[in-house]
Amino acid sequence: HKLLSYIQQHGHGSWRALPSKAGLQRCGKSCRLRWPNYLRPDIKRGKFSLQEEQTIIQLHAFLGNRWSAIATHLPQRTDNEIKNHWNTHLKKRLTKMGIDPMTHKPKIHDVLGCGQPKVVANLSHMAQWESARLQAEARLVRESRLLSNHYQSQLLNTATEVAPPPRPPCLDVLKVWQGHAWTRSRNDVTAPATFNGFFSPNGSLESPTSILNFSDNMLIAAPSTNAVGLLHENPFPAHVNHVEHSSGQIDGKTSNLFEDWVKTDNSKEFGDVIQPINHSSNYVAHDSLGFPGFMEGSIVCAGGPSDDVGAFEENDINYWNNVLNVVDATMDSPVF
DNA sequence: AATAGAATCAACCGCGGGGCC
DNA sequence: GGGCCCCGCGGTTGATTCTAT
Repeated sequence: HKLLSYIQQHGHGSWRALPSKAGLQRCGKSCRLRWPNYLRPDIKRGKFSLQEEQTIIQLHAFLGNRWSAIATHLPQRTDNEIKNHWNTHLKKRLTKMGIDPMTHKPKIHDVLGCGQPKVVANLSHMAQWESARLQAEARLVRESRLLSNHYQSQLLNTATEVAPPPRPPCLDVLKVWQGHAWTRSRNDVTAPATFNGFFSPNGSLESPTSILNFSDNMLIAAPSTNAVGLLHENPFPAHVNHVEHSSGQIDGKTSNLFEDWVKTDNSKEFGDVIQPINHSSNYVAHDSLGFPGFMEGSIVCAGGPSDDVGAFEENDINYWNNVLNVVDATMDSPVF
């Protein structure tokens, strides 16, 4: 492919000038779109894992249709792919479960009193803040990616030793922002237990969707690796290990909505990702992004084994209660 | 086997933000 | 400050593939 080989050799440079340089008939905009969405070498194809879907749904609850921001946490997936998957799969599943995919509120929550306007407004308000911050982070990631690509092309072209790319600027500023935004809630002992999952085990102050809590050295340590790919390499390495393969049983301690899908009408669909379980392993995905427990509360607290419809609904309620609890707790933050 | 409808996904389009002059 | 250009994002479209009959 002309585009692929050209970008690998020269980098994309100016998208507008690329088609003529690469001898392509398409416009620059089309090339720009095709590269990150289809041709980029670190793109992961195929079905979404349970963890990936879970991440998408939870981030969507905070960010709405900010696909690029959501894609920041699924670095091997494109925003377009995530968007398509949401529209074709996840949206329908949530609807099928009686959950409004736009508000992420179970319809039954109105009955239970969890759908007050205040909560919705808070969710929206927080989403705006978080979205703005994530977009800023995404820009930094893009910058680091460009720097890394530039460095890679230099390696390819010169085959000589080149200084590693400089780290992205301004990370400290955002960290300070994060510190202000999250400190109070973190120290608030009255906050729901689920909220604790938003923070790293080592006590670092991280927002649930932050991508900035990686070691500063990581960018420098492996300059030949795409910075984003490095940062997000296998963010959820144990994403399927908690599912029992041979019997189809779910580990009762970690049952949740998504596993219910596996167990019910989606068992065939997810069959290829179900692998033998390691019962001693920790379910919670301590990913390299530093929000290891982001999904902890909503998953682990979602209830026990559920082989019947009633348990499913209970998990459903617990799941969304946890999401909303997290939001409410966050509203204690000075920022909000 | 043929067909219609549904599902999927790559690509397109328009808009808005940011940088530069 | 205003205009222009480039780029990225999100919504949408349409071609292709899959599934049910």
